[in-house]
Amino acid sequence: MKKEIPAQYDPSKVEDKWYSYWMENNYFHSEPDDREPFTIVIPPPNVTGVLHMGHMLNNTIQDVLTRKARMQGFNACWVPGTDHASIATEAKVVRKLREQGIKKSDLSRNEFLEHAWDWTHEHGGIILEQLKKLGASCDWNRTTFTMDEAYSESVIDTFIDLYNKGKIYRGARMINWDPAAKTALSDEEVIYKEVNSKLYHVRYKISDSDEYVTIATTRPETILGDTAICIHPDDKRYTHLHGKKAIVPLVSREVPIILDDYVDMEFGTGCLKVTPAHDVNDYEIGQQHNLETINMMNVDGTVSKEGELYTGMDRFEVRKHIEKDLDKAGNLVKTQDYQNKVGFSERTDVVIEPRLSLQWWVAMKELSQPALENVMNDNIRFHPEKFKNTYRHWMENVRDWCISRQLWWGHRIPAYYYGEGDDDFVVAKTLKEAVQAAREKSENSNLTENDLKQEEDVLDTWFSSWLWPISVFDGFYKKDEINYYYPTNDLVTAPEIMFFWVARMIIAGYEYRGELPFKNVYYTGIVRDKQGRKMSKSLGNSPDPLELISEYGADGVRMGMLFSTPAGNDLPFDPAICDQGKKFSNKIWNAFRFLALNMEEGVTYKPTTEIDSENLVDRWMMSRIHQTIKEIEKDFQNYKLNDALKKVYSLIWDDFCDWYIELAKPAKYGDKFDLAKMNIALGMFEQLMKLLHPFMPFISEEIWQHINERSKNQALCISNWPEYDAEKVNKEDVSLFNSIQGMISALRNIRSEMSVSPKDDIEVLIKSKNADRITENEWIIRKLQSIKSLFIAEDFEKPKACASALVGNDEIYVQMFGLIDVDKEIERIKKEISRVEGFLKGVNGKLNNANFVENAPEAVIENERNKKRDGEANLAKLQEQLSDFE
RNA sequence: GCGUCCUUAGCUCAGUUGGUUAGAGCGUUGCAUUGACAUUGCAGAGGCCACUAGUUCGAAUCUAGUAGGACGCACCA
Repeated sequence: MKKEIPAQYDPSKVEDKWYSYWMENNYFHSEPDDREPFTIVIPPPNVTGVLHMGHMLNNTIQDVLTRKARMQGFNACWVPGTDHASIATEAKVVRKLREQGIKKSDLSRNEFLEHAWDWTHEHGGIILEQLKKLGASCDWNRTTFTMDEAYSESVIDTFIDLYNKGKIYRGARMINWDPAAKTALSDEEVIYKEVNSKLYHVRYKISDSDEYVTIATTRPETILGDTAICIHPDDKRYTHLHGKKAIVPLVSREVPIILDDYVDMEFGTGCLKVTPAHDVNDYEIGQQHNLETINMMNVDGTVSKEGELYTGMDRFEVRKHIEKDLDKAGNLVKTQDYQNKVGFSERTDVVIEPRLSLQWWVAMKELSQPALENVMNDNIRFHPEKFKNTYRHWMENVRDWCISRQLWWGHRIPAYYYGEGDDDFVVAKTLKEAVQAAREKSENSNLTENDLKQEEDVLDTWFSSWLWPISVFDGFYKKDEINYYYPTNDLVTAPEIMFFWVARMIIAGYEYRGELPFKNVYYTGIVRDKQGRKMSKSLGNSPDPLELISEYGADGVRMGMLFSTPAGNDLPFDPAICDQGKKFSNKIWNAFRFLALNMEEGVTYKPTTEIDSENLVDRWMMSRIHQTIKEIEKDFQNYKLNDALKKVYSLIWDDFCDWYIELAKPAKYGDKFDLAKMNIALGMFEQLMKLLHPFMPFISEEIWQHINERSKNQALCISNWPEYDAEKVNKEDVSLFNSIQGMISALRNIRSEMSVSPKDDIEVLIKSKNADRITENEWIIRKLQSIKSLFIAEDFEKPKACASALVGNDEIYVQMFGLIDVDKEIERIKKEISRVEGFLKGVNGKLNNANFVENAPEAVIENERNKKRDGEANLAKLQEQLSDFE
């Protein structure tokens, strides 16, 4: 590495190299040992999914936490894996088969599953390979899939266990039906969206009368399933209809007019049509009034035989037709535009239909008690805390969980039917056990395996994911690993799946481990585009993560994302923010390049943290490093990773590059770099790379390896995290250096305003109470400014007609050999005077206020007095300076 | 409808228990630069802290209300 070190950092040449190196050395693998564990389980992405920006953000955060913990000496274990994602994957497979001209209905269950497994093997895990590009330091030996054999066994055993405990039951209820996937959904899988629809006013003839009643509906097709008209018992307008009957239009069915105070007299006409089979509320009314239930819709959303008309036609087609037909028949009074909320399937995005159906349920009330309590009392901490409210609200009103899905891809429910009755089934792990149980339950000892039919339904995906923190360690069957790694430390996930997943993992954790599954939950925000829209495939507004990585480097993308995402806040993502990360990488690279170019062939360098105690700059830089270590530890504890990164960024760019390296440069260009100085600079650099590593693992490893090529050899990713040492922080040094920085800044300012070139030598006078210490360090000023003469003293008579500045209580004067622009200087001083006057006005206002002086704490008053004293002193100095020019 | 949270510079956000004339990054403007880095350096401009009323000696910060926004829950056909 001599002069050929390029001035541009090229991540593509570096990142794959180090990732392979880490993998070859097995640095990410964890086995239980006597260290304290630090465990994170990945939110398993859909096995056939593709990496999107949400994953990028989420996994970057997990990697930062894992890498830092690993360096801190914890036995870090980040478990990766994928989810079989029952409905989403099945939908994809069905679509793909359809493209090949194969209908799902033409296949047997096993044939279909073969296709699904083929698809899984083909596409499964692509997403995990993509995570490696990002730098994710997962323990890949532990990669788990929710349909792995052992995992599946734990799902089935859990089902059986909960069934035996009476927590799982089978029952007929109104459920959310997805006509595209042809399956039931849980309440959480329904998304309500505001849509523009129509309100149809339809009149029903009263039997044996010429009168009509008018109802309003948004779903006129359900008229086919009407079995009553309902009015409020107290509604004076309809008293005369009590006990009468009405005729359902088109199908001409006579239905009763019933009374129920469920009806809102204010809404519409105050008349409600009742369709017990296709609406949650109507179902309840139907139950109370013993109404007939007409199931007028097939599983695919077409009208069934029972609908009598439009049989086989799709529900939305029917809506169009029935509008015309009602109009023709004289039953359509009017239609009006209407906005209402309609439920859509979370996965297939089709309008769900409420449907009466026999499904499997988990009774949630009791199970969720410990999960509620332990979040509310902060045993499990949510970051940000505001999500506790949302969580509590859901948990306090938790409803039973519909866990059966009419799909094939997933864990098949271990229930076996031996008869036609709703109760003629047993739950058992194997067919053999089922036979035994069925014989006992049916008291029919002649039953054989051939008489039993296994439940066709599979389990909701989340019924397997809720065991994730336990089952990835095979925790139901082997205790050594689970007892070591569980409870895990942090869970990083999106608030969207708080109910689907987080809440249920907590429930399962208390039910099966008797304790919390994780100590902290970090909720990330939603990644949005510049216009604030959620990034999604359908909108096509999501950049391809891999392209981003190839453009900016994984480090650049990681930094860009982390830089602008406080916990729980949405991330309005503009790829341009990754450019900042790329620039930062290049800045770091060039800082290293500068040192490297000054390192000599054949010399052995030994990076050290033993600084030159005589050198203020060394002491200051070391203080800054340790101040930062302390500060970012606090940020990490509060999960404010962006704040931590910003501090490291500023430490490297502002403190190290702009000041430390500038001051470490040899006196003259071309001079040799002092060996001891180089070793200290490299030692500082090492510390910085350690602090940077969790955020930007590749470039930090690259530089670390370059530095250590000349000395020891150990990977940065498993080196030790710098420990905060209060003795390394010298506040006096920091403050002295800060005031020297202020003086240099003031001189730059004067040059800038007076248009004096940085190369022109200037004559500088500094008046300071700290003159001794500044004099000791005057080389700093001389190094960063072109100085003709420098005079520093506690007091002196100020020279006439020169540019001046105040730095704290110190005064700086610059003699400018007539270069000085008098008008500009006067203007500058006047501006400064008016600023100080305004400042003093505020301070005096307070001090002259008797109420303030009587009520405010002494420290606050004292502070104001100091401000007044300093302000007045400064004002006097400024006025003196001004008087020189007038 | 109920609940929770939010509103600070052009953009994205900090701002501890109320106590400097409210900060940062990006962007923007000006100047500079053969020397690690134009992927750079230096400097400047830019704010009625959404609005209104209170509490207080003192409010970006506390209280109430108004407006706008986000999320969660429940929904009237």
